[in-house]
Amino acid sequence: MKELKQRSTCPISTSLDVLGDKWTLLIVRDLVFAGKSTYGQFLQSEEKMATNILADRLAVLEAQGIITKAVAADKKSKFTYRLTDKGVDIVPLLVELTLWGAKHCPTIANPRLLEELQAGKDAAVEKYQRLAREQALA
Amino acid sequence: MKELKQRSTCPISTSLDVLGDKWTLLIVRDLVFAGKSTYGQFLQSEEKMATNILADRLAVLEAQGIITKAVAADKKSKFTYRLTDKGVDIVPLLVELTLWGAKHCPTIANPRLLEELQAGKDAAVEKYQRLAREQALA
DNA sequence: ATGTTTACTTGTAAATTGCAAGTGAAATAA
DNA sequence: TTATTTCACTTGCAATTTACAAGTAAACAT
Repeated sequence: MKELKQRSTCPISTSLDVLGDKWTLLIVRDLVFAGKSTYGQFLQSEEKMATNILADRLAVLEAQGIITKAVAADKKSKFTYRLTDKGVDIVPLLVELTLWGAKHCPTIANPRLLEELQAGKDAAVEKYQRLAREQALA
Repeated sequence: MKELKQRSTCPISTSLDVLGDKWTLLIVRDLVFAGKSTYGQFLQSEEKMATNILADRLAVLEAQGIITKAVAADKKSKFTYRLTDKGVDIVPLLVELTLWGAKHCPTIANPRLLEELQAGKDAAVEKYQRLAREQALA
């Protein structure tokens, strides 16, 4: 069981103890917005995360109750990672990260998602949370 | 000028290139919620960040146009750090981090702020953004 | 003139990351 | 049945980053 040290009792600091690095939230992003769910799919992302880092972060996310790991329906040699309720609650954070990055950093990707978010933040949050929950049941 | 490498064109990834670590957002937190503005004040925070890390992160935040650095009104040997508009736009992110941490991680701190956020997220965001803007003018 | 405050910088050990290669179980192909 | 490929990791090691302790330099206070 991967355990993390809590630096203080501040909720922001505590959240960053878990989510505050360059990779963890990209995995959650792939689960929420890209519909990905397997180790191999996460590896294929544009940012090319190292295999050991991915394995480590998946273990942390599972230990923290943010994702679950289950044998895939089709193959026994494959695992399916899904968001728990705790994980689904990260969606609003991803939305804010997206809006901030889109507004303030030079970037060109995913104009469709961006338009959707800018048109209605709360509606988009609910939509992707619902999608993630549905996938978790399947 | 501190420069960062952009890993992809995804806005989430790009935001994490700047904000994705354990310390940067704690500085922004101190600027927004604790009314702090000097190197010495940031050092005094509960989480005890190392002096070289603090100096590095302040330089990055300034280079990225998230904070400004100015000689303090009272002493020439002191500097005052304030949020720019780009920095003020991080407030919604901090609010989401707070709510997530408070809901899902064992923590006890700052019940007053927490109640305020849970009572009305948007109102609280606007309030702290206004406060930060006012301080930047003073 | 002397000591203190403020904002850093420097040196070094420890921890983390990034890269390349390797492992082993399960699925598929011959 | 055997061989090959797929999939999900693990391992080893160099490079980068972090943490800790100490030191520096300009401004300010006495």
